[in-house]
Amino acid sequence: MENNSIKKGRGRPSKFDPAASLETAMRLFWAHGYEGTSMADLTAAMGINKPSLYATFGSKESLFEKALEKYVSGPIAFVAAALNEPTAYRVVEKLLLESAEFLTAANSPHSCMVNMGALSCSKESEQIKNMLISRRQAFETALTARMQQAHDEGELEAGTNPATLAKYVATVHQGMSIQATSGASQESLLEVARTVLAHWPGKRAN
Amino acid sequence: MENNSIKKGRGRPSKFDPAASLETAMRLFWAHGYEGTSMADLTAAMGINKPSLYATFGSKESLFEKALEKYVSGPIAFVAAALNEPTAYRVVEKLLLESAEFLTAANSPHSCMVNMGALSCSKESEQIKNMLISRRQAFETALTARMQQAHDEGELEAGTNPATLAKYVATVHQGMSIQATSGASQESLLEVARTVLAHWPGKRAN
DNA sequence: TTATTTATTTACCAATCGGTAAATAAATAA
DNA sequence: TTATTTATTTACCGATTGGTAAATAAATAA
Repeated sequence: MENNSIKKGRGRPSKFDPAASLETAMRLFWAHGYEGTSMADLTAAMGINKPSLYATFGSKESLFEKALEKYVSGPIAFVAAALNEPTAYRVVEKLLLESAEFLTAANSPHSCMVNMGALSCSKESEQIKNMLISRRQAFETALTARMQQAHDEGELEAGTNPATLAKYVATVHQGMSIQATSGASQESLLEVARTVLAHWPGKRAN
Repeated sequence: MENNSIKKGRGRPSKFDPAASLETAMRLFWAHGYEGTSMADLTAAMGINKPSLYATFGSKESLFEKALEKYVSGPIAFVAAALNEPTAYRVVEKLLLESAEFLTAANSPHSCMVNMGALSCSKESEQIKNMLISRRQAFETALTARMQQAHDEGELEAGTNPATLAKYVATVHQGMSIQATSGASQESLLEVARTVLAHWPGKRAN
């Protein structure tokens, strides 16, 4: 598609592509977080003026929300998809190995928008912070359910607590985000992931 | 000491205690990070005016630096101290169990200033971000050396890479900070720590 | 008492924050 | 051509950012 001329609207045509602008916003928020990215940064990167941005996306908060939605269903869609792997081991394998690659990919911020978008922030941004906390908790809840299922199917060693196992994996996953932001190499993060897998308390494959 | 009247100086006496103000700054930065804490927040919490703060601490950056120094040598002194434990297992045991308690202690921010002080921030604060990255890397380097020593002393299973093991532990440690900020309970973080210890690749005690 | 020293308070600085009113430009409908 | 619709640009809003100049208050030294 060249431009967003659907139905060749009535008034003056848009000069910019909202989808491309949202992509730009996603990458800026991804790299610098909510408070670390200003509306001026955003409009400058998009090549548009502030009124255009506000007319299309409403506010900084709603722009972040839409950028987050795009991020979750795009770059890190593999995270939710990992839950569909046939065994608990495979779930964690896919989650951690692909995360190691994702977090250190060339041409992408070495960061995770969900984990780092608003960790420590001013009181004014607590709503955004809580929104990201909810996202992380929702994933951990889903991961717990997946571990519970594996437990019920006899995949895990006796005495393994599914909720603890899920929180342990989520903790490593979040720690890997900090490692990537701090400059850790892809190979070193892959080795961290392999360390988790090497001590896996249950069946390895299926 | 009642006040900072050393040598009962010449001019008008100070109305505030710089040590107490630094404590206040440490706790605010600890809770809200570098960019999440404004100079106005700081002076309000200290009960003083901005010129007094600038006269005593120079700039926001240098105040953060001094607050960080106090934080490292005070609340989280146990982290460096853990390296002195007699075995690698004990080192990690102390590090992770005490961190779980520290990160969820009552009357303290459920956060870690070194890990979260400036994770994703604007370009203007990159110097602070890099300062914290250096702190984390210095600890990981020391932890690697400690694991190497344990390896040389035959404590670790054959095939265990000391650097990988140290990065794995550091990753879990950093992940626990995000968990705590997100509301994880003390018991759940202790269980994460115990999960790491339960799969420890080497001798358990000494 | 007077001068000097130091720390205070008050008032302000330019720059930036998120956000918007008003004017203008470019399209279609009549 | 003229009216209407929509998106643009320009210019601005009050609040806040980190930081400071100038005036004032409280102590000691002379």
